[in-house]
Amino acid sequence: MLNSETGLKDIVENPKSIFYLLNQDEKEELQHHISLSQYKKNEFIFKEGDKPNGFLLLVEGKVKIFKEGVGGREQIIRMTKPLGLIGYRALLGEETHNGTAVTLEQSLICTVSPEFIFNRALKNSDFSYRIIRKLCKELGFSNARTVTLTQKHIRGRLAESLILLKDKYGFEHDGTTLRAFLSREDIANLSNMTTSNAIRTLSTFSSEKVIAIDGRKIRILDLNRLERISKLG
Amino acid sequence: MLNSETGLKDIVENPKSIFYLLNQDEKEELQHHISLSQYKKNEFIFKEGDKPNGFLLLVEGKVKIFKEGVGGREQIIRMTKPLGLIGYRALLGEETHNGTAVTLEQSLICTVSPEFIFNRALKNSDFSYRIIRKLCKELGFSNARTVTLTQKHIRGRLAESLILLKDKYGFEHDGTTLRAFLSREDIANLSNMTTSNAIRTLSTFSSEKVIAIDGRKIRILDLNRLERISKLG
DNA sequence: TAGCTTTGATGCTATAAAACATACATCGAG
DNA sequence: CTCGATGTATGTTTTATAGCATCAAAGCTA
Repeated sequence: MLNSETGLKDIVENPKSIFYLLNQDEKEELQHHISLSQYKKNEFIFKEGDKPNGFLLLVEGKVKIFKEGVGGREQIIRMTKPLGLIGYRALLGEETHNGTAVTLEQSLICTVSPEFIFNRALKNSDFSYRIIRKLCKELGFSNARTVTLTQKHIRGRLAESLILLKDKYGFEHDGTTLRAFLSREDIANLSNMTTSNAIRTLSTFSSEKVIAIDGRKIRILDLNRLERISKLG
Repeated sequence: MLNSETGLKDIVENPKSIFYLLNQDEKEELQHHISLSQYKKNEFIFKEGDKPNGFLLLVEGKVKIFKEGVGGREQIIRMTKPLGLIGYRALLGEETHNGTAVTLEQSLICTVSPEFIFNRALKNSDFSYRIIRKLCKELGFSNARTVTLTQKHIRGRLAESLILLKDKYGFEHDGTTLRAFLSREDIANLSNMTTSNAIRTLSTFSSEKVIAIDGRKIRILDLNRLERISKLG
């Protein structure tokens, strides 16, 4: 069971939370518009085409968002960590979800009612502007990703994905082990390649001592080298 | 010389303009914060890495925004038509430009001062929300594009690009000729392929009577077929 | 524990698309 | 008009990577 007490506090008290800069009144009202839900590993939160039914904030856990492409091949377009938003693009843009969200591990998700978001939060220009900045950053990321995923070669794409995982989830206490334990298939779907090629290329990196593999544990041994591989394409 | 009179009116009077829903006061103040500039064909508006110096609205003309990837290969990530915004992501996200903007034909661009945008426009929650919706739509587009550009085959990618040009710029009076005259290189850069392959595949489409080519004029003869090619990958 | 399913590893083959080469057409500058 | 530059066209070669097949290991379930 995940700890919902500390999580709930974080939603309004942690500066990294989108709700941090609501005023006291708004924060109090927010409490009446949220609900929490537990998700097990590999559970669907929403699917491509669904109508969004709330503003979702990940309190604990990890979530991947992917789109299905040609022949059902999935491309992971985003990964979320605690205090990150899920599916807000569809809600705010008044569209249906254009990706599917699935938990990568047991997760706790806070749902805020659309009414609160539209009628109160968005009337607060600090909140609105924070949303705008968030969207701008994500759009920049998405554009950059379009280019790298289309232009880099397999090694470059995989290296970039590993760096991305490092930046998003950081390392374990040892300072080298990625704090994310994805299946080879997920790594492949993140990097726009087949599972075979993800496995193969991870092995190559390992034999080149750039990383070390122990099942799903990946240790980054030579970050500089990895960054060079990523830049090179 | 482009007509700046009608263009300037459109900025506040055309419902499609982002400034349409400013109130009367704001619209008047806006007038003191804008300037117009003419650009010739193939002129740079800003480059990747530049600091944004205003909120740009295309009044007349066409503009492409591209990112440089591996080995200088460019990927066009966006095309703009009149009343569209240029480079607003960087300004609002307080980042540097992550793409380069170049005119495809003689263009007229309206620059709004950042002060007006930040101190007045964004205080208007209708305006903010319109920006949010715009960003959401563009992010959805970018995510979708990431998947199609990585997964579809050449034919599918080119077909998609042609449909994209049709949706954005429409047809000439004959109802079939695309109202956009790009070089083969630009078409290639839009579709993530080499120029040779763009030329080759356009020829194939032409011999299949899906399109007709006359220099840079492209006529879409069989839109259904083109859509099928695009969907199929 | 045995049997089944899923995941990971690796070799081989097929193929889409890049890279390269060459030629022709068009266009603007001198 | 001529010349070089640029854009378009098309054939050939090379290569990266998908696709497939097989096998081993690990994880589940009965």
